[in-house]
Amino acid sequence: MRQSVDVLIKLFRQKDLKITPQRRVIFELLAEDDSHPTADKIYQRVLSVMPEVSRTTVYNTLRELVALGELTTVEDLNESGTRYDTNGNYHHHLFCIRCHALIDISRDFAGVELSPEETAGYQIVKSHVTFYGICPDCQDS
Amino acid sequence: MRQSVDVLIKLFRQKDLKITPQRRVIFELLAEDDSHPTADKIYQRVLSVMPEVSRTTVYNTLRELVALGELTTVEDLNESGTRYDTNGNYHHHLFCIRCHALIDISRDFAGVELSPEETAGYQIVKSHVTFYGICPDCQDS
DNA sequence: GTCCGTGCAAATCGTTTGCACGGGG
DNA sequence: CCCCGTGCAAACGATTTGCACGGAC
Repeated sequence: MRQSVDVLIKLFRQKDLKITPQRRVIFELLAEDDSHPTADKIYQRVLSVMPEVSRTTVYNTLRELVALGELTTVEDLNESGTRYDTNGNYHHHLFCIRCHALIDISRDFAGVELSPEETAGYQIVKSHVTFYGICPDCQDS
Repeated sequence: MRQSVDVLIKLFRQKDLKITPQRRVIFELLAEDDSHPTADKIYQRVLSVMPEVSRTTVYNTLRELVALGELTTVEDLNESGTRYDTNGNYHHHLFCIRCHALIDISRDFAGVELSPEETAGYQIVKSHVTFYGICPDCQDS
């Protein structure tokens, strides 16, 4: 994840948001997860550490983290269930069309630009590339 | 849309799928719509022509068209409500982050390729570029 | 002591499914 | 005349919301 647990805690305190045991666990799990999990996957992982947690709390905390810019929702997949991106740096994606694994591609692509005629008057903000493929595991089976 | 109404009707007949008045209306609306509408938008448009139609029928027909490859679901947006793409040719997208207008970019981008080291063993199938921007209308307001 | 966060249950939204009836082939 | 397609209502999965209670500060 972009930020360590300590930094997230400091940020929450700074914004007058409270640090609860539930939030601490969620922060810890996110810090070591780069698999772009769904809210429910995160909930399941929290459950295995803290069995009394509520789904609502997980959703609330994820929403809070997105609002603070510490987490982003993955935009380039059409899956059921939003996946969260813990990588705060600008990057692209490589997606397995079989098992839905998703990994980051952290570099720029030259030439991905529109000429003035192509923009149709749009003021371009950013661009994003998604590669679709079949991961090594899925090629075997 | 990729196919004219006549071609879709012929295709449905060929697959032993029946041509009903409802389906005919849906075909006609799609043939002249390149706005990447949602199922509900299409339903509303069908309603204005044929007020007794059911939402289910619209969903069923759209699903059928996707199965036949005559329609694709837009994959690079994270919106509530799947949007449908009537453009059958390979293309990219330019999306207005304010009003969610979506237009097609029908050309290739050189250099959008991964080196063997970057693919992590994935067998690449295709790639898509999405541009995010602000459309002329939204720049004014 | 104050709120904010929690956690339940219920609501919501887009979509799918079960099923009886009617119309297209 | 046989089925498939229709259309209602109910089921569904992901997420949000309302609300009372308890814990972080």
